[in-house]
Amino acid sequence: MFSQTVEYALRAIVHLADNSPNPCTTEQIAKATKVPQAYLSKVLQSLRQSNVVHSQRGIGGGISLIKTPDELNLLEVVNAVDPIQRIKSCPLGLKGHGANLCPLHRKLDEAMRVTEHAFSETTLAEILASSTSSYPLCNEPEDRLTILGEPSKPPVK
Amino acid sequence: MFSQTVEYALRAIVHLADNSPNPCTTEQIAKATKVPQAYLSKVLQSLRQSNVVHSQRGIGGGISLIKTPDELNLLEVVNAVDPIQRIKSCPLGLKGHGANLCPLHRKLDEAMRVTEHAFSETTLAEILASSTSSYPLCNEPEDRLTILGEPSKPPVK
DNA sequence: GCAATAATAGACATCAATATCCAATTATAG
DNA sequence: CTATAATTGGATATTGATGTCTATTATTGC
Repeated sequence: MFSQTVEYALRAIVHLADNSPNPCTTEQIAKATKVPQAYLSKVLQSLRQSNVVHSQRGIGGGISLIKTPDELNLLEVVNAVDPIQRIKSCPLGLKGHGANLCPLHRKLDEAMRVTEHAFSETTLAEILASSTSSYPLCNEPEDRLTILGEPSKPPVK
Repeated sequence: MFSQTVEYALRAIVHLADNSPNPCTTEQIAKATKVPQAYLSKVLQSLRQSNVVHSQRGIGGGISLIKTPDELNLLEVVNAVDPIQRIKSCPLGLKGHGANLCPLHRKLDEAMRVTEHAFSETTLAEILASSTSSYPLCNEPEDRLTILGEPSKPPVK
């Protein structure tokens, strides 16, 4: 129901939120989220063009969130890469309908409206704070520390 | 959020439900629903293979619903052509997660669950009976009679 | 049996999503 | 100023969704 691109974008944003406000390199995000790096860079470009993330070139650079995790919701991320297209007028182009949707398209649009609303009400902070036995993107709590600390590759400066 | 194929399948089924229990030819459905006829025939094949519709070749044949409109729900139609894929295990393949989804994927799956439920609770009869100013697939009430009666092409037999 | 009707099957075409690769550009550290 | 780190942009490949075309098969009426 959601595109691969949406899945990738959300994974990347979760990782960024987890490290917020520090930047992460595309390579690091790709590894942590298991997304093809070259494709991820395209997805991140979309997120940058939509002002969801900020990018900084050169040593010590990378991608970082523009908002804080508690100000950023899932809908902003989804709409940046693969917007939820609400049905605004009759898809058959029937003049008699116009903005007045028939029962079928009202049902379809309603499903999208509900999804849109659920996403808009969920912040990244909530995702990170959810108490569950699984931590986002990480296998074990130890993994999380490993990724966060990056012990095998200490941060420059 | 939903594929073109789902849209086409639902349009066709609404038209069939409207004429139920009489059969409709692919050509007639294509015209009434504004779906490319050759592609529609593929979509209808999927619906037949999933036992949503019955097909009959030859003169007087066509496509007809297997269930009555009040026994058929939207989910059966959607799943026949483009199944809603619920997230059953961690998309990253993290062993520590397994069937225990992380907060991100639980949110995504929850959105799909809600959509799935809404569709499973809506029958075709309800779609046809919904009181709204727009009738499904038709421009005006007159159009509906035109399509139903097919005055320009009286039914064989 | 023959002709007309209508679905079926398969091959083929087109387009957008997904994915990869590489050169160019920008920024930083020293 | 130079080497390095990192994003950016463009070209290209691959795949699946969408769409078209033609021949075949099944059914009915004559």
